[in-house]
Amino acid sequence: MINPLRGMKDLMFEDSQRFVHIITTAITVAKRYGYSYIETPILEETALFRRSVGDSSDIVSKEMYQFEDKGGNDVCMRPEGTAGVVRAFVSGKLDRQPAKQKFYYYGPMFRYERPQKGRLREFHQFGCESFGEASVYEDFTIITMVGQIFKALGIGFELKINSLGCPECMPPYKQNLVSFLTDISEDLCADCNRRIETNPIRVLDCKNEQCQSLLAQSPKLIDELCEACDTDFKKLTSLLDDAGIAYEVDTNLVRGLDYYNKTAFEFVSNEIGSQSAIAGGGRYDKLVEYLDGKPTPAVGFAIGAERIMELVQMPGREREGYYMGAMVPEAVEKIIMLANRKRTSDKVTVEYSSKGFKSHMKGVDKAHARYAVLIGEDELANNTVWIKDMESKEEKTVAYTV
RNA sequence: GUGGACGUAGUUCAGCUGGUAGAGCACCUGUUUGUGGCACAGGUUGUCGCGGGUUCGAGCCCCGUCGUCCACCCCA
Repeated sequence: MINPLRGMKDLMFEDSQRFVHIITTAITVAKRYGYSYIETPILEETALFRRSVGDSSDIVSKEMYQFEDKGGNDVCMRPEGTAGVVRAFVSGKLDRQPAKQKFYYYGPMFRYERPQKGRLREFHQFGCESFGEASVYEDFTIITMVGQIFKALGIGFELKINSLGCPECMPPYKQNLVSFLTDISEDLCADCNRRIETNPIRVLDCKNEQCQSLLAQSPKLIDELCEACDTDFKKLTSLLDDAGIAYEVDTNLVRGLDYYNKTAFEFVSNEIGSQSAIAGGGRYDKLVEYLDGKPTPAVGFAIGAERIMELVQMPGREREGYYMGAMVPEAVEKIIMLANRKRTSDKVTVEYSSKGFKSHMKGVDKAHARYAVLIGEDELANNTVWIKDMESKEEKTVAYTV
């Protein structure tokens, strides 16, 4: 027996229904905000992710499904969605046009990690990317949208926000941080010491308790933002306050991908194990440029479908459509013809084998059909069908017209 | 990549100190040759993850391997 690869899953029945419900709900909300669908390839040049997600991230340095294709190209399966959308934005020369663009996407992403709860090697994200809008109003709007999607899905969450600054205020802050960290490096864990070199900002969200207690004294970017970033961040918080959206400023919130600046946010749930982030996003004003486009501000987010699968409250399932069956073999083909005709407008479950009344009724329940339609001896003789509405319990026998 | 737990029927699991494999649920049939969800009765299903070893004998012990889950790392 051949099973799916490690960290990859088949989705069916209840699970696939939940999945579809998540995606369709998110699409409905995104459309209300003016987003249109974009589909980009799963396979991209490896360079795309090196330049966008960043070499220093674990995603790129050790988690990519990377290989050489038959044409000798260095390619990899996308580990996240933003890079591809931005690439498409630039490839399509949309950066040369003044129009603002808003795209939503969903689909599989691939990271070669050790699977655990809420973390698969092939997982699915729904995301949105808004291009050309520099206003912090857009940051606020996009956070609101994510909140609405979760609300529509019946999922509770906490919102964490932070500002990552910009090329003006981040570098000097990073210097301050590095010198602070260097002073206390002896007491920091091995990982943090490595991060001081590779990506000092990441030290901030180290989970080691000792590190965290030492970091309480660390300089906070929030206190060292340049005027523009500071104004925007204060605006964002006041907008959230006015909208009645609860949030927590988490100065240690650092997005794992290199391309973020200014607003960073994360939606977390405490109901799903240690992988608590259910959505994440923020502003990435420099990424279009990094990928050879004209400077274009942008904001976006992604929701992890698998992370919220168990949290979603599914709408109650109501009886729907018809179940059709025959109780004498000669009536089977009549049933099939009837069903084909009815299927032009309704959901129909057909039982091909002739069987007893009782087992048909069980079939009706199993199919969760609203109406039972049966042909037995009498009906066959009279060219009629017997119909029962399973909810109202009403029954009738009606003429079957050819 | 590191650490821990676990792989027995479709599923959830039981199986004592090694002695020829069991329960609930599900499924099928019947009670009821035309009124479903309930009840009752009966029935089907296993290379006990895979490979090797110890033993007269292994689901149980040992080694390896694959897989699952959880945690770390990282992230949605």
